[in-house]
Amino acid sequence: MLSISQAAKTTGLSIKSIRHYEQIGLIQSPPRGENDYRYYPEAMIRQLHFIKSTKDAGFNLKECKELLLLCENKERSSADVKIIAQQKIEELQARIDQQQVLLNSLKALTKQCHGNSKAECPIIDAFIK
Amino acid sequence: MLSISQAAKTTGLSIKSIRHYEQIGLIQSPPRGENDYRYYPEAMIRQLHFIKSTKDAGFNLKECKELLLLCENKERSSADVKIIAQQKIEELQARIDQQQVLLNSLKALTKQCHGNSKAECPIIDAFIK
DNA sequence: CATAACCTTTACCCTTAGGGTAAAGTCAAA
DNA sequence: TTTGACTTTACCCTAAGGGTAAAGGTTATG
Repeated sequence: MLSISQAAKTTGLSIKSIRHYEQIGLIQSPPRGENDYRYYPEAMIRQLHFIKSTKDAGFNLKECKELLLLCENKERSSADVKIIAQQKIEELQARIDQQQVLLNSLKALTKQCHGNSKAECPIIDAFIK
Repeated sequence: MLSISQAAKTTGLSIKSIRHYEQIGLIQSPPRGENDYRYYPEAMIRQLHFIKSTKDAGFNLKECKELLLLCENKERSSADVKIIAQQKIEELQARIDQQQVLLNSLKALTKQCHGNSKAECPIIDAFIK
C-alpha cells in the first residue's frame, strides 16, 4: 500500500491530480489508514499508471475514464477502443490543421514587416481591417 | 453610438465577450445612457474590430491588449509588433509539433488494432505499460 | 524524549475566455 | 397597452489541476 506521495512518484502524476481524479470519480476512493491518510493498493496504482499513459497520449479525463473502463472490461471489443482512438485522431488532425492555417498567415504577415523603429507595420495594418 | 448588441453584430463578437473585455480592462468602460445602457462610440467599435482580428489570429487576450496598445501608439516601432508575432509563431509551431507527435503515435497504434469483437487490443496494451 | 522536517488532510481561491441563466428594468412596435 | 426584444447585474459553470492556509500526523535526528 502506497501513500499518496509514493503513488504520485511511481506514476508520474501529481498529488493534486490523484486527489482530483478521485473527486471526479475517475478512480474510486482508496482505503484510508487510521490517520485518515489515503493508501493505494497495487490495483489502483495500475489504474493510475494507465490514466497517466492515456493522458499523455492526448486524451482528456472523460476519455481516459472510458478507456479505463474498457481496459478493465474483459468483455470489451477492440472495435470500441479503436473508435475512441480514431475520434481522437480526427480531433487532433482538425486542431493541427486549424493552427497551421493561423501559423501560415502569421508567418506571411511577419515576413512583410520590416521590424524596424518606424511605426508603419503590415501586421497591425492587417488587424485593422 | 451603438448599443451593445449592435456593437456585437458589427464586430462579430458576442455581447458576453464585449462585457468581459471591459471587465478585464481590455477596453475602457463605454459611456452609458440615462437607461444605464452601454453606448459605443466609433473609436471603441474600431477597437473591438481590432480585438476580433487579433483574437482570430490566435492571440490570447493579454496579447490582444499589447497589440491594441501598439496599434494606438503612434510612437510604436514595427519591431515591437514583429517580436510579438514571432513569439506567437514559435508558440504555435511548438504546439503543432507536439500534437503531431501525439497524432503520429496514436495513428501507429490504431493501425495495429484489428477493431473487431475480440478483447485483445494493442492500443490498450500500449497504455498498460 | 523533544523538536525539527516532512507528510497528509480539507478547504478555499486562482487560472482562460467567456456561456447560461435569473431577476429586474427598459425600449419599440402593433 | 401589451408584447417582444433589449439591457443590466449577479451568480454558477466549464478543464485540469496549482497554490496556499490551517491543522494535525509521522519520522529522523540530537
